[in-house]
Amino acid sequence: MKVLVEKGTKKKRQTIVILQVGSLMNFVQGKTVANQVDEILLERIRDETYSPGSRMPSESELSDELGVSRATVRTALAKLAANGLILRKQGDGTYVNARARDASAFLGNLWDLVELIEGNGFKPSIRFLSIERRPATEKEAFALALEPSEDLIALRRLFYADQQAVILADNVIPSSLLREPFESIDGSLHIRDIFQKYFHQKIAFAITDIRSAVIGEEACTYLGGESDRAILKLQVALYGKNNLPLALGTNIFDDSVLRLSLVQAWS
Amino acid sequence: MKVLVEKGTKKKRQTIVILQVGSLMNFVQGKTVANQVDEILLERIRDETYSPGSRMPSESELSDELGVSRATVRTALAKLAANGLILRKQGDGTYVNARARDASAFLGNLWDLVELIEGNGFKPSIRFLSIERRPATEKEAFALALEPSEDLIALRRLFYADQQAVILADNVIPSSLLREPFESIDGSLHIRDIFQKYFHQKIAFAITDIRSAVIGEEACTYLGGESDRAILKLQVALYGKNNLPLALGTNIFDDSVLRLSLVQAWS
DNA sequence: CAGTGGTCTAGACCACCTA
DNA sequence: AGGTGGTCTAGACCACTGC
Repeated sequence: MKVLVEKGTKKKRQTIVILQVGSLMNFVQGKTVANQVDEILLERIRDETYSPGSRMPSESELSDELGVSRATVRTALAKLAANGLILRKQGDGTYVNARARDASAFLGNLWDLVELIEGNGFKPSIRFLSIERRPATEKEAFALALEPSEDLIALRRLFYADQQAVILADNVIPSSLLREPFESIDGSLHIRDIFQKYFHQKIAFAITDIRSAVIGEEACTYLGGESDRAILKLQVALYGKNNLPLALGTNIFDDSVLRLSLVQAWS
Repeated sequence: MKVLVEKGTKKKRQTIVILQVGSLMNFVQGKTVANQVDEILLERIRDETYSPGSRMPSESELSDELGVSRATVRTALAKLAANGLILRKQGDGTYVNARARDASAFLGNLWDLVELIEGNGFKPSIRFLSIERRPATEKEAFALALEPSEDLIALRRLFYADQQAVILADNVIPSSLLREPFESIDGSLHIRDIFQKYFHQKIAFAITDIRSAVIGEEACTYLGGESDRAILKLQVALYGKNNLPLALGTNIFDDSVLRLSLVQAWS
């Protein structure tokens, strides 16, 4: 019935940018137009096409140049602003935040240890320490909405920043969720991929508790250093789309090496 | 030239809701339509009009009922989803997240101690301990982009959750930003109001470093408890719209009383 | 007063789920 | 097949800023 939006008659298409027309891009790239715009702008900020502290082109200019609607430009800009990378001033303009680099972690990605390590400028790697099946403790059963002493898969892993051990991560997952042979599990994968591959589940949201603690002897054998020093303990609960508890995690985080820093911005 | 959008002919206006027409509401309420929708939905979730775990009305139904466009409904829903209060499933529907209450802090509000205490279900109050002027240390001068040993205003305050002392907060602000008499400063106000009232500045963004530490003797005299226990240290830098550093803060956070928990959700 | 970001509308098409 | 959320467009009006 309805025809696809007519495009291609823009004047100023002055960049290398290639955006697909209409909603076709969902097929071609698997990326939304807004995300493509976001990436383009992010790159321009990083390579200082838009230099730190300077004023960026206006929304209308960007929408003309990139051949997308202003609304689309705005969703991309909103994401950048939420992460503190740009500052927007009504009646004035949009400015590149020169302090963007000061932050290691963006809004609430506390559960994604790989991203956290990357955000600190290190190369992350994961060492798979152990995996076992054991009955759930009472607390675990409650938090995971299981019957008492139902079977769990307990995974222990060590995260490295470059060559240095920085996070000791313990995870427990209900055995009942497993969809592939127990023996096939590769514990050195990203937690998101582990859930995808062996449990056929997607992580929908996470609740992270941040606590301080003394490191203790056991964790110290992995992370080194003084056995009475204070560390951060990130206690994570992961949930699936259907609100099903997927896993619990306890991450011992050595904040003498890694910074945990967050940006918050307001509109 | 153009006429205000015609409204008022909706059929299903079945609720108590009163929304202003067009953009007039900006004058009347100081709230955007999207925020009003957000508040309405939030209230319905809290009072269990939409009960935990149940499916909410579709976007179209809400937009019909409330008399706003679907886009507006979507921005409100997006905010709720980002805070983990609802779960959205394409091709299915929007569900109330029964685990919403498990979180005390929402995305990155780490700098707002009053909100943090409220999020834990306590009544917050602020006790003003001391205020003084002193030259900046080298580190402080650097972080605040000042000349070495320029004058600072140093503020020390103690935050209570109900009757219990939970956070010791030290803040330093460049004296040069002060716009009102030094003597008039009321240190028991919310930090946002202090900036508004005495410095004529608005906080645009914050960068928070989360570290663990041993509490030490001094803080212990305020917060009580064992003097060798681990606590959280939130180091905050506040910036204004023009990217000007406004203040530094060091918040000693007793996590044996207060939880610091964050929700993260994905679309 | 012109230009910028902020908000809202109305309508279109898509991908996905459930039945 | 029908409905739901996900994305995008085009156009309008507002509030604020700086000249």
